[in-house]
Amino acid sequence: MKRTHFAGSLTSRNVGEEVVLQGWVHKIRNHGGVMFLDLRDSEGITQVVWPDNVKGEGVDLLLNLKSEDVVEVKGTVRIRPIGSINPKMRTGEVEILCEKLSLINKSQPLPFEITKEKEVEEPLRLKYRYLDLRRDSLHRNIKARSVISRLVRDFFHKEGFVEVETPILVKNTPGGARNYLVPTRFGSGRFFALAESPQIYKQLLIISGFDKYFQLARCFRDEDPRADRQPEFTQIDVEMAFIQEEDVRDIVERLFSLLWQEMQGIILKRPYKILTYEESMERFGTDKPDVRFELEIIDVTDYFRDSRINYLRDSPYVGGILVKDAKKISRKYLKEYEDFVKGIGGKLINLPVKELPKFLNASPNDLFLILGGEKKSTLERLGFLRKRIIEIEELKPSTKFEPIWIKNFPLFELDQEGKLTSKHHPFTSPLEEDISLFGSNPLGIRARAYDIVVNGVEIGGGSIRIISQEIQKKVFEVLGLGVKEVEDKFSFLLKALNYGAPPHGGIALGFDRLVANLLGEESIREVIAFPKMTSTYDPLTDAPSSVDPEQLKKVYLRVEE
RNA sequence: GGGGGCGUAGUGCAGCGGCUUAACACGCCGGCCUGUCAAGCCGGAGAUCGCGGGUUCGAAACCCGUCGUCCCCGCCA
Repeated sequence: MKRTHFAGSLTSRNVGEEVVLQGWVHKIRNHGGVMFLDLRDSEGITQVVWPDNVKGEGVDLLLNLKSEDVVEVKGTVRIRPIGSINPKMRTGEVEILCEKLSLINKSQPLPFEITKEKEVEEPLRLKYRYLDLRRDSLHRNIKARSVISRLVRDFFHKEGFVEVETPILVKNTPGGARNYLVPTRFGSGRFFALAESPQIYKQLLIISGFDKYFQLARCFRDEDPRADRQPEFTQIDVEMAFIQEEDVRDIVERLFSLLWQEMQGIILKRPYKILTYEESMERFGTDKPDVRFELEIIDVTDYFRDSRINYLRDSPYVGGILVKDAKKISRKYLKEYEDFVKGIGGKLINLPVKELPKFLNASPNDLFLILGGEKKSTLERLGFLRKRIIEIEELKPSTKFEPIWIKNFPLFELDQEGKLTSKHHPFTSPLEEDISLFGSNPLGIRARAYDIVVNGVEIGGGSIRIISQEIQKKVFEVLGLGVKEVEDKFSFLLKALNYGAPPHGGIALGFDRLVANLLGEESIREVIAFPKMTSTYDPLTDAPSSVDPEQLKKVYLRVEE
């Protein structure tokens, strides 16, 4: 028989219709004389009923049905008897009076319950992902993700963007994230890398004369996964010609307005706040602040210049956060603060209120937490402290979603060995007025780079690119890349820039993070159909796995024990 | 590479200042039940307490080690 309806989509409009449903046994409730079967398909659940001492074709089958068996039900849609309507179900007004039940396929007993939304250990969920995906919340998330990707695609197409697929097998250009290497039978000892991002290709596309490009691009990075990071992920990759920073902000803000409107029914206020990197660090101690909380870092270095307390007097920088009306000033909560502050290398000092700066307007109910030390690291620690305060005090955000821009990132930063590296990537344009600093103070050069941050989560970042060969050379010089090295890694891009490259720039948005944010999920694994564990292992398929030596030989590899 | 949390029936958990037959809920199996939808009632099976070692008359519990997992730092041009 052919299926006529989805179980999840029946309403009182279907009353009286003869329907055929196919789906899974979600739940059976056997009351002796009357039996109920909750039949589930991809759209939802409908109650099937056998009243009056259970009769009809296939009833003997019914008594042996188990959870997740696949069945077909033929019957008539009817309004439920008075008093038995279930307002919690979408189809709760109706039920199917079953005329014929048949079994399509049996199911083994399950490793965990599909009908319950209770937490199950993630490794088990991942091992049986196909069962986990049947569960309501994940199922809905994956469908919502599909809707969001359609909205994104439609948006960019309407805006005149060209969607282009760029290679995933790319040239290995070490320097940033660790690449996944791909050996090949062609050419002994040569490798492809999996693309960490389409960065270079999208710039080449702009040079190719495509005015606006976008792609939902798969990217691969051999780095440690986190709740918000997977070894493979998707980004909305965007690049535009003849534009400035504000054009990128405009397109992203309009996309976000659409997404939040459609998915959340929320109108986001535009334009978003813009903070410079420096401002963000000084006020929030991070380059991805959650600005829905007012708590800001207060610079009290000068105030404590003559303090009797050495720690405050001698620190090159002293900053504090005032927790207004800290209702929880009790030993227990102070201990939490103390432990946390100790953990980030500070200490909690008891100061009488009269020793606090007057401009704080602190009252005896307030808590002023102070950290001192070298400025940059102290600000970062204050940033962590700020997040902890929000948790401990259980502060309520001022609004549900607040995206902001952070701009003017430093062009360079120091890595662990004290070497200068690109903060964003080496094709990021410096601010015009900072170009003179290349010789004297490269760390002081600000970049035409920007991040979009939503509720303290970095959703994306981008920049206006360098099109001047001269400036590009200066950047490579600062990075300590020799002519030969540059030639080897990037010659194709540099050559391309010589043939009339238009001014251009763009952004890459983390699609998984964006979807998670829109759906209120903490972990991107809740919006990815088949994610990997934090060890990059996939318990579903048992990957990565070892490879036959013969196969290795063909790609000129040998595994060392 | 480092720090922290967790690891006890199929699932989720209790027990972790050494007295237990290792508790409870869901699921599973059997029975009853005519309107449930977290169905209800009665009964049952199911756990070498992640693994290894140690302390002890006695360890799920205490100690050491190890493995796994989750969160965080590093890392993520």
